[in-house]
Amino acid sequence: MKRKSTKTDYSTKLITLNDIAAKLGVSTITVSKALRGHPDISKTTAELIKKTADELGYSPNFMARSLAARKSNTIGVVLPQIDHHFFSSVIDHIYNFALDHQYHAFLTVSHENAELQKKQIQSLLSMRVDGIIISVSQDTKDFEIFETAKKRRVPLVFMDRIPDLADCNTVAVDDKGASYKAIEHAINLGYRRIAHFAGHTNISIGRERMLGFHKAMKDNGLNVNPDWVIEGDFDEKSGYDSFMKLYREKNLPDFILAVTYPTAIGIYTAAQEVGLTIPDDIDLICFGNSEVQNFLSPPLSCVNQPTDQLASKSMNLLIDNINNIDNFKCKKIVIDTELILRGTCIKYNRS
Amino acid sequence: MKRKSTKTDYSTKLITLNDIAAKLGVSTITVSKALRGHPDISKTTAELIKKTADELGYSPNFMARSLAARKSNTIGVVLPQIDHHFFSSVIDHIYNFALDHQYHAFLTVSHENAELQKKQIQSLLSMRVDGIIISVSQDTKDFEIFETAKKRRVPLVFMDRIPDLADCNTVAVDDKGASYKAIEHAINLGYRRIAHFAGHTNISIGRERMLGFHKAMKDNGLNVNPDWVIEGDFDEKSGYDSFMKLYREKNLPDFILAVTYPTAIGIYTAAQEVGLTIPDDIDLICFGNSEVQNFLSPPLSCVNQPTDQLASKSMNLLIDNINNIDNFKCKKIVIDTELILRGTCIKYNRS
DNA sequence: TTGAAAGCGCTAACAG
DNA sequence: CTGTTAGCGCTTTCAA
Repeated sequence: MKRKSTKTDYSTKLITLNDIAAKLGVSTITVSKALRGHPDISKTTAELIKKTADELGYSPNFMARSLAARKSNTIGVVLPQIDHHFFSSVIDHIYNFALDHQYHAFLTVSHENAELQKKQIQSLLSMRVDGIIISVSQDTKDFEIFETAKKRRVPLVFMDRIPDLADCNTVAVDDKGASYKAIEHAINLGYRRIAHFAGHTNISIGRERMLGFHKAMKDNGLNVNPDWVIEGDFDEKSGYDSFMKLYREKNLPDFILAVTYPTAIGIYTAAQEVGLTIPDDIDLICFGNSEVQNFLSPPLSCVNQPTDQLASKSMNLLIDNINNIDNFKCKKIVIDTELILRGTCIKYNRS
Repeated sequence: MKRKSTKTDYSTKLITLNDIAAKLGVSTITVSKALRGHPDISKTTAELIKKTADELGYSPNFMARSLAARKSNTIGVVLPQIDHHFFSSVIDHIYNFALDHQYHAFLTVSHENAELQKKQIQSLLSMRVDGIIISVSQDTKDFEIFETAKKRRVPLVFMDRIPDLADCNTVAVDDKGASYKAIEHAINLGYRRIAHFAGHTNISIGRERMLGFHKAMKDNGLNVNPDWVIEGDFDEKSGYDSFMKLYREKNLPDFILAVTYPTAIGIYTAAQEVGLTIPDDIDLICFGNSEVQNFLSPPLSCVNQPTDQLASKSMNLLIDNINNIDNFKCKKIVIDTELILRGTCIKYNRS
């Protein structure tokens, strides 16, 4: 009586559990359990049911399943950009990880816009994602939405770009240490006149990289020339402009630590334009690894940020938190980096 | 009697339409309608309901909504890669478009693996996406899953990489014409010894680009040297290897049409390695535009593939099909391309 | 081992 | 303008 019993048209109709159940003369629940491999059901029945489901072209309704189970097995990912090697590589690894762990991942791109980011998080909450991995947009100032998620018992993991927020899960590269390592390496090669083309220091990575730079200089008894520390965006133009500024002022350093790979590209271009050779006239290293660096001339050395680890550790942490939602203690995971040396930052250019 | 009437705990509980309705002493439907801006509801009631919903921190349950409405307002996107400028740029535009049109977009990356691609499409069907945009993986041979989607009344749009399938929606760049245009330009500059470092011709873009190359040569009375037409992957290594092969054979052409931007990068690297100068010793142009090309030396000219148009036209077509599911006539949309000339392919290198 | 009852949160269709 | 009825397709108790 309750079940709709119009005649069944298998041609275009979507097959449901009921259809299978009806055809086999068993109950919906039996089918549901069989298809999910629930131990309740006998081998033979289960086999039969699976076979029939296949034949009928059954495809479980994710919406209905999530609604009933009160779990979507979906995580949300919020990134500031996607058309950028670092982030596209991270999301790639997240997808892979999710696939291996029967999760879906729903990606959202905030375009460095906190307003949009907020809407997207709301959207993800509406979709009842089980948790969220987020790399915050540059201009994030209001943390309320993060609190909201927490209140709704949707765990968050902040990845790479971390807001100043107590009591949250974070996974990030040891940016400060990496900066330190790179500068120390340069100093060991013999460089003294060292610059840092930095990013904005109001976001964690910019700040940390800056701190590591200063510490390495200080620890090695070198003074920082303030003209040589230039804050900018994280892009090509910024690297180009900073270089040109110093060139015009006839105040070029011997070595530059570039805050990102695009910044370094900008430096390459500028150097080429004014007829200076890398690494002989001016040497550099940057943050962030990408295939293309091998094909620059000379191949660009860098501080590797292992995107695979960022992805997998974030996912593990998040899933861990999802599965222990009640008394979970936040974790801060720091990932070690290493230098990848290619054609720059391998010898002293004044020897 | 039907409604659960345990006492309400607003602290962590997720607010539902019922909670709002109960609090206000109206029915669930009234709230539902009010929140969706349905014209049925009076201004005053609607205002009150919206206000209350806000106060309670109501967030609509997307799953329940989709289930009941039998429409998810979500489209699926299947791409072969994401860590690649072309695709990340396309998806970026798709996200933007979706946002502007109250759609969600669910991205899936097949990693050029047809098996995985099939699973992902099944997954998307399970999620009851309203339609799918797909750029097929290189090794796609079995089209059955596409038929399945169609049978389930989930419209498909094939973008950029098109399978040999009758009666389907497609959106693609005019690859053949673009090839033709590029070669013709080179010929007009004065080049005669022209090579094509091609991709696999079993996928549409590889094939079309190859066809355009041959046609342009023929139309201009030039013979194609078979040694100079090399099929390979679409990546750096392929460009590098092809170049080196010809170099070793002392059989280098004057001009190369590279099937992708990474292929061109491989050529740059190889040329540099053997001490040949671009564009003076050997000149080239490639398919695909990317910011980085401005920063190569010399800046690399290309055939632009407008990712924004690919995205928006695909979305428009798909949404159009979704809204007219019953008697929709498939469309084939071709997007015109133009050359972006920078530091290569702008003068004859033997003059 | 199987199934009946109940409901996840929401909406379409109709009635008042 | 508002509400009633009836589900969307599935799963979790709990009873048989």
